[in-house]
Amino acid sequence: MRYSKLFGKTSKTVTKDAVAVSHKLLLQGGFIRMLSAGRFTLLPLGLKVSQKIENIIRAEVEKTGAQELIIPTLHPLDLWATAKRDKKFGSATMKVTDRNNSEFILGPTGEVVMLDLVRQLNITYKDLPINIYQFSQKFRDETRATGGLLRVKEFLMKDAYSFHVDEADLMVTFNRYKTAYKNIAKILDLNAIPVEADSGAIGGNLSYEFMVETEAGEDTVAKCSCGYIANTEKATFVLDPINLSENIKPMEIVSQPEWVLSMEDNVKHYGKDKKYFLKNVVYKDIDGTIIIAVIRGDLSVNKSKLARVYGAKGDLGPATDEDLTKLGTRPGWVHCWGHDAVYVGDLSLKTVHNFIGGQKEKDTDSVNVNHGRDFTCQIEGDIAQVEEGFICPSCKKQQLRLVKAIEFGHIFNIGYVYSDPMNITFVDKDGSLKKFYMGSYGIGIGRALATIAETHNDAKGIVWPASVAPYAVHLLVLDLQDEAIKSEAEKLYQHLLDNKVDVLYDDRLESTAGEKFADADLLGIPIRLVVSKRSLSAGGVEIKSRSGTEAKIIPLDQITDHLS
RNA sequence: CGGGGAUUGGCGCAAUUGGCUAGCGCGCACGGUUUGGGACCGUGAGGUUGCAGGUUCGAAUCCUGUAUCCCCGACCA
Repeated sequence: MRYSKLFGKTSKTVTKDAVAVSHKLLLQGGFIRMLSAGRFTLLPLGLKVSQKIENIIRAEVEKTGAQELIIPTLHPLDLWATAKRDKKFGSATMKVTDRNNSEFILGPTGEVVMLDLVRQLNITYKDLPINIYQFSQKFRDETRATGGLLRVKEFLMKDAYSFHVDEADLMVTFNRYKTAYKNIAKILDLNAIPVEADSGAIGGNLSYEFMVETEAGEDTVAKCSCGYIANTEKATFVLDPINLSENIKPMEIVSQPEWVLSMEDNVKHYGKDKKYFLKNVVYKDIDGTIIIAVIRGDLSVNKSKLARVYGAKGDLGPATDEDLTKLGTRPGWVHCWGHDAVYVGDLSLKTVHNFIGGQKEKDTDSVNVNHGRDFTCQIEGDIAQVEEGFICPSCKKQQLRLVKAIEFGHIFNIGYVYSDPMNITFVDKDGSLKKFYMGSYGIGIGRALATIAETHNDAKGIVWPASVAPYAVHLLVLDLQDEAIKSEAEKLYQHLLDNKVDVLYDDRLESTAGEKFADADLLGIPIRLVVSKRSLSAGGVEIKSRSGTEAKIIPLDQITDHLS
């Protein structure tokens, strides 16, 4: 490719809106352009990288036995309703209607349509397992797109789905994908660590996210030097008893000034640490159910963990003051018992005797409140947010560290989450109908691309791994006013093309040497060749790797030997 | 969706106690001098100041509304 003909230019300046390094560099290098928030054009250079990533993923995914196909982008809303997943994705789904006013959603993920497809093919146990995948554009109306390609509203995703007789059969495929994802990450030169995660809107009970540690990451994972690592949406920690040796005292209602509302107020009023207080946090499910999460005062509620323990039907939202009024209470006055709501208690309630709080009115409060005696919750489980320095649940000794990471891929053991409500079955050995046991596996291509750029760059630009670089070789020619040099460069370019070298040829007439070098560094192609007066008089062409500092001269007729 | 900020040629910015023909740099086009790390000189093109309405002799500047974008929090490949 001749640079002079390449559609898309580099630029020296970049919008101040670009904060992430990958966003800046991809814009500057002419890889991407933004159309609107979270919607990006891949320019020819960006598309080249994207396609290389796509082909790497395709090759590795095929090794799991998966077959590629493609389903439509628009999914009938009714079909999603049968899976009872239409509400799970909630406001992230984009809806469109056709001329008959039929409603469709722009596919945010493919489980429902894939399952419907499997139904049409009249599957029996002999056909299982089934392992199918596609590359397709996904639409998610994210509330906040950010970081350039790191989180967008429209993106190319490799999504794979597998169908099994049972969980044991799924695990075989699941583990193959785990291996495939590790291999993909390795080829892309990404240090992606499988991390236990929350399954979120996709559903299911076991899932692994492949996390790449970087400051630009939007996820936080808790890790321990013993090897334990988990998304904070899932991470647990050791809960030490606080004062269980203390005798349980009779509960009392005491008077308390009206201004004591928040945890800080309580600490100030009673002069005791936050951990001796009860904290109530009120949430609302999409069906309007009010959930009161009860937790030890020094801990916070993790919404994902709460949603899982409670079995939420959709996104949990914060309760409004209006909701509290309906319960007959107000902010700061919520009781640990007695309200018409579902109480979900954290395990930390069992670590303290004689809690302060639990009941609060205008000028009274309760003290010596004990879980089990004075109140219990309908549902109890681990809903606490892990914090930096908490003790690792695995080795039970060391402190957890919290680090930022990008979710590069995600594999889900989703079981019957979709096949159950949709009632989609196969004929088993004994002639009975059984529901499919499912898995699903996703990688966002654009995010992978941005993650590579985010982790492979220096002060001058991107340093692409050879596996995904838009071109293998960047050929620069200087001193173009000299016809002899020009013709040597043209000859070399043609020679490289003839030898099937994937080469970008900077043949620009007016550009200065500095400009060409700067652009080459910015674009980050692994090998740079320079043909110039200096190189020719030194006996050939100069070769330098993007990541190295040393350049050397190679005779022109030996160049292809150095490129293999 | 809550809180904060922004919107002026392709890009980065300036000009607001309301006042001249909206200015600068980059980039772009043309001519010339250059040619190993984003060179220089000259000439030139390019803007109904996000949009709609209002106040005023006069609006980029003030008021009202609205759209879009970014950042910080609650969500995901």
